[in-house]
Amino acid sequence: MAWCDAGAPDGSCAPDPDVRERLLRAAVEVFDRKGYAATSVREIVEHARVTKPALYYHFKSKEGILVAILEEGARQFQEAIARAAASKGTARQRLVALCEQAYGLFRQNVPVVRVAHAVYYGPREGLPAFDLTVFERKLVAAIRQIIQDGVAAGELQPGSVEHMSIAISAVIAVCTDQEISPHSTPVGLDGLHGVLDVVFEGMLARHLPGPES
Amino acid sequence: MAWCDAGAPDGSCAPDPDVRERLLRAAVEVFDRKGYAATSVREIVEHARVTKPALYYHFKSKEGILVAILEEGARQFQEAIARAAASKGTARQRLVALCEQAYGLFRQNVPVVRVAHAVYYGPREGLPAFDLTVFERKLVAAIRQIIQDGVAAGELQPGSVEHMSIAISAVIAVCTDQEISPHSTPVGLDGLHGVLDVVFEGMLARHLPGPES
DNA sequence: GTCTATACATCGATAGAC
DNA sequence: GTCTATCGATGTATAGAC
Repeated sequence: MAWCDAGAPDGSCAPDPDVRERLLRAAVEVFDRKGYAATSVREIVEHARVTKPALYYHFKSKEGILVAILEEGARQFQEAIARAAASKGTARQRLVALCEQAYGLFRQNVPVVRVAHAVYYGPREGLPAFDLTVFERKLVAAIRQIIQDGVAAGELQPGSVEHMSIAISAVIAVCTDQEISPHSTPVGLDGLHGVLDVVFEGMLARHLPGPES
Repeated sequence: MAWCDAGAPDGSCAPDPDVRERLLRAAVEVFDRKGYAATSVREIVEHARVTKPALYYHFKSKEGILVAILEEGARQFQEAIARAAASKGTARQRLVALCEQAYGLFRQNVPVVRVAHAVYYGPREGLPAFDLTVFERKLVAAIRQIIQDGVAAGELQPGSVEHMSIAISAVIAVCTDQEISPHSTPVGLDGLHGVLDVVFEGMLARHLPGPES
């Protein structure tokens, strides 16, 4: 009756290396859709077409599978940040590249990002045994480093490194938030570039010397 | 034995208009701390020093008390937005005032904002019967109106109304997020002003004609 | 309006066979 | 490694007295 009977002539279930992967995918899908606390282990295992003890074997608890999801997400995220931090060009080009990397990665992993977001801004009690601050810290550190380089090169305004860092991370955050919210319309890559242009060049009209003065 | 015995000579419990208010405060506190789904009705009523049927009398369910919290929050939020939208001055002054209003209101109601945030970005299934988009819609509409006025007056750059709107709401969002996150350090009013300065004036250094050219 | 007591479902996690 | 069967705790919500 179990799904694995089909491939086993003797009717036995050979160890399935796929079970862990299916459990992870199913957990992300259900955590994203219903929220971690509202998700029951029964839903996860049914969606993954395995039984309950299989989950408790591969991960030791319901929290264990959440931590595994966050760890994999953090790994990919840090790789993307490191790639972007090593880019070359002007500070503006490098910051745009960093934002593109982060935004692109988020768009390709919306369900995982939603789960991580819910945990990051979620309840202070019942938190998983996982350091959630890596995301924010690595990203802000990379942004600040590029900005400091740009200030040193005379490309960016001096004296506002901290405020500029916050402005750049604000752009990434607003694009991400709109992407993962079920209520908003996505900003898109063009929108990201447009908003970054605003932040780099400012909102105020330049009062060039003209005939109408 | 019940708390109300103290004020009732005959030992009876007079109808207590305070019960509803205590239930609301307690629910906000526990929803914020543990998350809506992970909160049990028992915890709320214990914290409010009432019994379970009292909650089901004043609100009809666990979801009912969440909706009541969100409705009260939306009411205060819309009042603050309307106040700021009616302000006078340059577009920059009015946008700064709007951001101050929103940020100030959030800072004074961090627990409620955290609950609303968790619901807004929370699971798509099991949503309360409440239109969460009012927050975003009213705020963005107010921002866009001020920006359009500023463009018409020649104060702001033409052609990027949408991107400028996103940039301003990004500043509000990043300040709010840092305020409600248990992991970040608050931006503060000075920080808000600094980031807004960056967005209005741009990050790029102005290359004024100088002796070193 | 507020209480005590409880119905009834579902939860996370495990025991023990294979 | 994966199964069936089940434990004990806890969940929301209500019935009925006062």
